[in-house]
Amino acid sequence: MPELPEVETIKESLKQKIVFKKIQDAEILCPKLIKFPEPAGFIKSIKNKKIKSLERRGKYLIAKLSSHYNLIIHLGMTGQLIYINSDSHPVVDKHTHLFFNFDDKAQLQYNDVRKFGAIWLVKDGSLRFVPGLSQLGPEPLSEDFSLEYFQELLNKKSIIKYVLLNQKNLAGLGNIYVDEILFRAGIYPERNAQDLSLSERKKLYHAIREVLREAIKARGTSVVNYIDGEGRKGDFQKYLKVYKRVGRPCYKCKTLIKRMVLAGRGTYFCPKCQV
DNA sequence: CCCTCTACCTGTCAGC
DNA sequence: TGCTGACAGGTAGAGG
Ligand SMILES: [Zn+2]
Repeated sequence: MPELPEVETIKESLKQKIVFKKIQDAEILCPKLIKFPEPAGFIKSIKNKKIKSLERRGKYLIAKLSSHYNLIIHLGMTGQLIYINSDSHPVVDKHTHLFFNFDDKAQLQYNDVRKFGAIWLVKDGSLRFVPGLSQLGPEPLSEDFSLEYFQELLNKKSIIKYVLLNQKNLAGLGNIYVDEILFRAGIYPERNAQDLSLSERKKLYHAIREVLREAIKARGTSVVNYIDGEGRKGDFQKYLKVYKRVGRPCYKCKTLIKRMVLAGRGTYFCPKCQV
């Protein structure tokens, strides 16, 4: 489900609802999703903590809590955060694996069909114990992600799709947006990074930022089951140019979109527009 | 370091 | 109707 634009949308939709609320208690229904600490310690430590802020880094959500605690959530493929306000009756279904009760009787549920998500509760200064988070590359929409930095990333003999998917290079891109970005830049997904010309590198750099900005504006892509914290779907699936469009005509040139497997992932591209 | 493959899970859909 | 296999937004770890 969630790449940078979806996680950003979830963060924004939940922010106004949960920041400044106090967590009265929590219940864990699927312990394997809690990576740290062990379930009993998790429940004990999170009780009576106030949510001070909600942030995003790559595909991770970070809730800063009182007493220097940080609740870190990665949604995996199918994770959802569902906010249920105080006048509705919360319903726990078979894919609800964790929920928090707030002091005003509202509830926040974590649902996840495939259970690839991961949750940590760590104190400030221990964020390095969250494996992927501490190794993330720069945020693609920040100033840290400069053209110069990007040029350096490309000076290796790796397949370009692989470079863009690697979270250590760049935080937040996933399979959908990488395919869409490569289409926009007119680059064949299996090209070698170091073979890209200067103009292709620039085109790619701008495509990354444009596609992400547009996807955030559309509040993300709902392929199967993505919804934000208010249960709303995104709109960006209406604007996808190649992802999941195998056998259908390219919007630019009418050539049929093709699919191949790269880095173990379905990869969609236009054989004529992407060279 | 680079890359590929596998595992982790559950659900859906096409084909027989 | 089954059954089977391919395919799904994710990352991590083993091994070449
Ligand atoms: Zn085309």
